[in-house]
Amino acid sequence: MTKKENILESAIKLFGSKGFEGTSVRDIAADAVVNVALINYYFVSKEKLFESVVEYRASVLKGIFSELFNNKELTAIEKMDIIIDKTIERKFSDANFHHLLHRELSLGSRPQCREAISDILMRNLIPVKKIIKEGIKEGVFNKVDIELTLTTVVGTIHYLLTSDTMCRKILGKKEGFSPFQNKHLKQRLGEHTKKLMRSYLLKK
Amino acid sequence: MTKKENILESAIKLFGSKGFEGTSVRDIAADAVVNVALINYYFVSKEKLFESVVEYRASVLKGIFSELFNNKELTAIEKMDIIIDKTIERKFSDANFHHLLHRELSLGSRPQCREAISDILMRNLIPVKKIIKEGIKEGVFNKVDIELTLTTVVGTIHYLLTSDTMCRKILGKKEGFSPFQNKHLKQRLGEHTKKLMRSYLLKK
DNA sequence: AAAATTATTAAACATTTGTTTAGTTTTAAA
DNA sequence: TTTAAAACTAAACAAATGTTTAATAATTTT
Repeated sequence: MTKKENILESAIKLFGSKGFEGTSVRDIAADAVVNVALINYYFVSKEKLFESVVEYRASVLKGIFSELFNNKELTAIEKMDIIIDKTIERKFSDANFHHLLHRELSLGSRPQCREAISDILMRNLIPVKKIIKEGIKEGVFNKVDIELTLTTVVGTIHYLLTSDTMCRKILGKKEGFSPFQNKHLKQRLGEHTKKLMRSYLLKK
Repeated sequence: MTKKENILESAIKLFGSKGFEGTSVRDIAADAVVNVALINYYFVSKEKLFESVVEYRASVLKGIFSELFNNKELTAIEKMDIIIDKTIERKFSDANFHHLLHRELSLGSRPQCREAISDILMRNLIPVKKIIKEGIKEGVFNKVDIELTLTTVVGTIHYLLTSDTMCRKILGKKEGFSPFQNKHLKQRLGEHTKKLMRSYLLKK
């Protein structure tokens, strides 16, 4: 890893856990084991570093569902299952970055950054929207509120993983329970969400 | 309103929209039109002010569902309807404060504050949990995953209202659309969530 | 090998930060 | 009306902030 990449990784880690304003460039420099001035040398400013961080990681999140939409061998509900599994997988493996995105989204500052982030998140929601719409058109899905149904899917997954503390309290677990490392929770969340969607989308 | 209350109101407003670290005590003093030193005079420190803010508003959020649980005249699903309506009502009328709570929850800093916040949020979730559990015991609800079902309810509502920008994008609305002022959206969200819960909870 | 470009650094910069001090004004009690 | 407490203030404090400078080291190009 180059020093530039070290800075980006440390920035994700710290912005994710302490927030943008809660993280100083010196914190990042210390974590990445580089000189403070190097951050401005490579990224111009703290704010531009943040944008670079989002861009850097956003490419990984890019279009994992777009190919799914064109797949003709899977039924609509099977596609939903895959979407749910992948969404959960992504949240569990990259929780810090998702916290960062949603926290920034809920802030009134840096509007152009909010715009960029919501675009990134929407890239994954648009194919889901299309899949539900297609399911309805084909007659296999009920005529649900499409936009709010996808909100339910991603909202359920997101809310449970807002924080370790909250997750533990919701589930009634002890201090030692670590949601993000817990495979059983991942499966439980998947089962719930899939069952919920089958019950709501599929005609009886 | 006393100056002390002015400070609290300005603090909620600014902490809510710009975050804890993103708001300076001078910002708050300016907004409340008081001298900066008065904040430390009344609240000792910025951090204690934050705790006071949470405490101050938390009392309003207190136990609106606890009496509902003991109500014998309503069916389980009617109780769910009320919970959904009240949850939506609360989020719409006090979005800023909810942003503040959830943002702080997703941060790694101030663990004792996270603990307090998750306790506040749980106060409203525990009766919901009990209501679902009772519905199952009575045989009118399916044997669902109780904890994750309540996560779905609150997660759906919460996710849609993460930010104006994101909400507009999800719903495919134009720039002028203001989610938090929109009565129609409130009703639409209520209808969706209630239908979803009926479909998932009630036996066919 | 010399020159030129890129990477890296320590130190200093001006602001902004939360907080304190020491004093003044206002209010309430005696 | 004097006294004591509470409310309020301007100014100063040290520490931390993001950023720049000016110099040096390393690498690449010629």
